[in-house]
Amino acid sequence: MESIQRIINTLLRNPTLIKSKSEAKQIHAQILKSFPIYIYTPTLLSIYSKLNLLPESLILFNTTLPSPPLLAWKSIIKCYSSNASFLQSLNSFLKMRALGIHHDRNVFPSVLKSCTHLMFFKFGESVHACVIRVGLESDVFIGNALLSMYSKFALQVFDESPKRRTVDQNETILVSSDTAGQNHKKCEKIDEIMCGKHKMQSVRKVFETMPERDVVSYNTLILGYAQSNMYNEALMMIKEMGKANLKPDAFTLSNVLPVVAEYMDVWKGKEIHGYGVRHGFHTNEYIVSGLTDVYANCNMVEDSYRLFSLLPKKDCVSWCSIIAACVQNGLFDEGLRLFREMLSANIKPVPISFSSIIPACGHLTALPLGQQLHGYIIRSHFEDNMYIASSLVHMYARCGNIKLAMRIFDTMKQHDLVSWTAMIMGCALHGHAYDAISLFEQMEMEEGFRPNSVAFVAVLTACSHAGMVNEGLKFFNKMVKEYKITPDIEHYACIADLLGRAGKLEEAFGFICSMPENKTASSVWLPLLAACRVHKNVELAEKVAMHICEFDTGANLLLSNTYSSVGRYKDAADSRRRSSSRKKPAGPAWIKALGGMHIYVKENIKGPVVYSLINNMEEFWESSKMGYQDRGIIPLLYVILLINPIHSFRNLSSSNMVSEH
DNA sequence: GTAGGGTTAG
Repeated sequence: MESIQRIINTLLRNPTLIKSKSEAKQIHAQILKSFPIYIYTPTLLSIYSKLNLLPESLILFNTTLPSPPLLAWKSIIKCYSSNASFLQSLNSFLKMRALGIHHDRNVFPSVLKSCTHLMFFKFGESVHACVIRVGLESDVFIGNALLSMYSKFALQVFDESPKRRTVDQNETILVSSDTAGQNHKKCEKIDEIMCGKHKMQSVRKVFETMPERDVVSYNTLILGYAQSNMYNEALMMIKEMGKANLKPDAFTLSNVLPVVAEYMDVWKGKEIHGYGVRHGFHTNEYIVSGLTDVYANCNMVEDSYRLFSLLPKKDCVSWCSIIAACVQNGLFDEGLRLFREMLSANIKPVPISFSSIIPACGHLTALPLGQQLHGYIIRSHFEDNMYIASSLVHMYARCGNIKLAMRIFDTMKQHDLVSWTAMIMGCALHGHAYDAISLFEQMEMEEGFRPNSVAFVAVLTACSHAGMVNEGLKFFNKMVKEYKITPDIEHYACIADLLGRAGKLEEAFGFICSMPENKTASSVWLPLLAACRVHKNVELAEKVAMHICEFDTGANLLLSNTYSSVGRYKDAADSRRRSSSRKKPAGPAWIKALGGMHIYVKENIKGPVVYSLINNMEEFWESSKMGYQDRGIIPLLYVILLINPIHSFRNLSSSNMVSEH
């Protein structure tokens, strides 16, 4: 008996020796068997709490009622906060204080963490004040928790939507004063970015006043800088770490990687990659998914894939990262293949998995596949997710089902700039220019969103499709003058297209010539060349083609068509020859045709090649899994390929061909 | 006490 007691006492004095739930339960059982439980309850509770076992901790905590000792309170507050029950954690903290129990240093990090996650600004500040009052501000754990809290608060301001900030109702209940509204009004006047950066400076001050700093302190500040997009400051902190004789760890690297990706700094990415390999971090899922993003953003998706494939243990985020990397780089079928592979690997898709893969269906106009995924989304109860809903709006609009796109948009609980833009673009693509413009105005005037560059592409597209010259120019001017957005190639292309379609060819030419030279890509000149063909203006077409030929081979084809339209067949043949000599293979296409069959077509230098011909998606998945390709060409399809030159064949894959008939 | 991935672009 005595020896058991000795063992138990040793274990209870060193609770870190107990590493698993079953060990904790074993010692609990031994105590129940041999000793009066109440003596050991708080210690046992602290063991369960360290293992983050909330239900077990709660049962024990309730046995300590009505007067739990400090150790019990500390444990339950920590356990609530580690299990994301932040409100309960703060509630317990308040109850503990109300009972006059004197807190110690260990309770504050959990409480501050809860304030951080709940975005309880006032409450967090008052806890900070309490920390100072009891003289614990030099504690490094508490200091780190404060750094984390203020960084997140700075981010909240930084991230704030231009219109309104949602303050958790609960904070008003707990803190009963609402200055958030006033703060918000102030922030509206200041540039959001400056506001976030300004807040980060005060986080830096907290950091500087800390008498002792460890790796976590640096990591936390680096994360704050990274999330506020303060790239240089984040990198500087890594250098400062070195000066303080602290070595960057896996957290440091993965904290800084998102902003490296954002700035597309491939060299810094490689440097970090190298450091990671040298220090054995190259199999860390966090770092690998960060690096995946860096390479994907720098158009080096092959490198992303290599990293991913070398990862011994691939978690849900690793899969999401590589799928998103493919889709964002236009490798839609590869993204779909990986999505399917992920399912085969028994990784359950989470909301982000769907919002990453749905755009691929949109771009491929693969409606049946998109519908299957939509079904999966509904079965998983993810349909309320804003990212997913926006991608569905885009997918259905691109696949020709504007009504369903609209219905999804209308049933969304809340909209953001992206969902509005997806809907506006959907209407624009379907020629519903008035709807698009009225949605844009509703978004801007009634909902108070500040349109960005993409939103203007959408509304300008609507105007150009409907030939609404004045409205288009009005929006363009508004973008430049009112919103101070520097026009991009897409905006110029819309205006050039708009003027061209309206027959104002010379005006369009003048407009493009007045653009900054680095923006005059072929995408701006091509619509004008197409307009020259429609309006049979050969002289201008020749002038325009001169500007394009270095950029693009499609230009010669358009020029050739212009010559044909006025009967100059020899010139037409010449330019067509020039175009065919420069032809590049295009990307693959999905086509639904011929009685509901799906055809997967890829072009090579000789022309289109049919890779698979299938009756349903399941069959396609099967065939792609087995890796056999080149399944032969059925005669009818062959005829289609023969009578359609490659460029028209590509047009077949657009929405009208794929939508449900 | 600290970390990750996502939606819109004629």
